[in-house]
Parts: sequence; structure tokens; C-alpha cells
Amino acid sequence: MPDRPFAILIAGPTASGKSSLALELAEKHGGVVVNADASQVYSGLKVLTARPGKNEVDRAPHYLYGHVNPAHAYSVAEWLQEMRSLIPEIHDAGNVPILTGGTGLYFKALLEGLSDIPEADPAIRTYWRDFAAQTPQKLHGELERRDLEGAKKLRPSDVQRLVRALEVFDSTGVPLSQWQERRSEEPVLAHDNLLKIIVEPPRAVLHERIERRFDEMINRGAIEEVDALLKLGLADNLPSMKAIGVRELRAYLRGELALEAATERAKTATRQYAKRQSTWFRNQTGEGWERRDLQT
RNA sequence: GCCCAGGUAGCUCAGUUGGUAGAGCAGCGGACUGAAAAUCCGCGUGUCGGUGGUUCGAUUCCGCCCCUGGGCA
Repeated sequence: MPDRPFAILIAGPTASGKSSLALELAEKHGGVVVNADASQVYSGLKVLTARPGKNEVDRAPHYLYGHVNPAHAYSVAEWLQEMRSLIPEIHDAGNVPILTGGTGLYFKALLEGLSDIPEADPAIRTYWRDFAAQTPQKLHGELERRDLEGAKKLRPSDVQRLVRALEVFDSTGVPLSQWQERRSEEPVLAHDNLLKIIVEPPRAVLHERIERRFDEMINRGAIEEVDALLKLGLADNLPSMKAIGVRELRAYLRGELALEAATERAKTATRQYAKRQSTWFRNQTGEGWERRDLQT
């Protein structure tokens, strides 16, 4: 048994205590913390995404937090691309990367690789997103006309995946379902010596932590953060604008909702998100993950 | 104290001309390949306030009691 793992992966639902475990392990193994969470990459979303602050950064280096402009729609492919160069850099410096976050897809892509699909033409992507905003019920028929097999796998109501299938087909002339069958990309972390941990406290404990944490966020300036984000005038469908709490606090700032009601809605959305994460980590991760309760 | 309205799922409520009940939200389960904090699918989880009575059968009708809100004193 080697004394240091090649990399440590820490996954789990929001508010489960991943970050403090990451810091603990960073200090123990000489590690650096790397973000594996889709929303924590955005600048301007520090409070609402519970991004590590000065106290945490002082204890260990942190990478890929808050480095993306919220006007940009970041993606799993971009994250993977960053990991491809970042992990070797960390190793060259003699450190252990500790990948920490709640985005299951990122971990899956990291360990299993993504299909090697050419980037969709931005104009085509925009066309289908606009189309979806206007007549979402027509998307499935459009896909059936191009890729009958692919259309059978998607429900007419699954607008987001239909848009993706359409933009890939129109950009490449090849059905997305065919691209996905070729798994040509090499996984970034095809390595045995990994410590893979899922942090998963009991649901009731998680709910209490979510409750407390959102109140904390309000105290730490979440409202001001959303106010500043809104002043950027970004499109509603950008990932940064869909972070939990943005919609709810925006409703408060516009006078559509009392603060208490907005807070309740945000907490509810967070609980629902945590449940989706738990489902993913329960069923979609591969072998070799160690499950842990909250450490304290 | 009297009068009215109401007590049904975790919450807000519907309903049963008497045959043990259903919506929304919450919650729970599930899917997941470039927007994943996204997107989508499935599932009622119940001493019908309590207690007597009438009835083959009461959550439903009747009596009494308790609780909540409003009104009159």
C-alpha cells in the first residue's frame, strides 16, 4: 500500500461536509483542493455556492473556484479539459489532488471519459435554444425526423436533452446516440491508486444543515451578491443564473416575495437538489467508493 | 358565558345524497455523456379532533366534550 494516493475524490450532496473533509485530508497528505462542482466555478457566486473562503484557502491551495465569468456557460467538457492539464501540474509540484464537489457527472466523466464529440456550432446551438424557448413541444418531432433511434430514448418533455441531440446532429450530421456509443476519449483518471469517498449524512441531518447554512448565506451577503449578479443583465437560462438561490432572492429583490418566503423556497430547492445528488451517488457511481457519514 | 365558522396527509384545502377518502405544495424513489445547483419520470405517505348514539355499516347523520378563528357580551 503506497503511502499517498494518486488522487483523492470527495463527492456527496450539498452541505454534507465535503469541504472540511477535503481540508483535513489536504493537511494530512500534502494535498491541494480542486473544485468538482459546476456552480462553484463562477465568479460572483461566492456566498450562494458556499465557495471556500480565506480561512480555507489559507489551509491549502484551491483550484478552479470562481474562475469563470458568469456570462459564460461552462460545461463538463471544459472542466475535463482543465483537469487534463491541472492534475499533472499538481503531481509535478509534488502534491496530491483532492477533487471535491457535488457534480456527479464531473466525476463520472473524469473516471470513465466522455465521448469524443466535436463542439456544436454556436449558431446552431443558439437556433435550437431559441426554438426550445418558443415551441418546446415541437422538439421531439424535429429529432424524430433526423434521428429516430435517438428520439426513442428521449421523452418529448426532456427539452434540454432534445436540444442537445438536435444541435449535435445539425452540427455534425451524425446522431448524438452514435457519437455516444464511441467512447474514444481516454479517462483523465484511469488509475488504481485513488481514494474515492462519498460523504453522505442521514437525510434529516442534511436538512438541518441546509436550513442553517442558507440563513448563514443571507447573513453573509447573499442578497447583495444576487443584486450584483442581476446588474450584469445576463440571460435567465445561463447556468450561473440557475444556481440555487438566485431565482428566489431575485423575486425578493423585485418585491414579488417576502424575504422569509424567498428563503423557504431556496431551502426547499436545496433539499431537492441534495436528494437528486444522493440518488446519483447511490446509483450512478462506479465501484470502489467508500461511503462516510459526517465527520465530527 | 352565548352565537357563528372550522377541525380530513407534514402544510393549504377538496370530498363522501352513509359503503374507511384526493388535489396542489412538501416529502420519498428513479433516470442521467459538453446547460448537471441542469433536465426529466414515478409514488398518497391518513385513528377524516375525541367520545357516545342511530345504522348491517359513521369520516359523513345526531348528542356531549376538546381545540382554533371570528362576533356578541
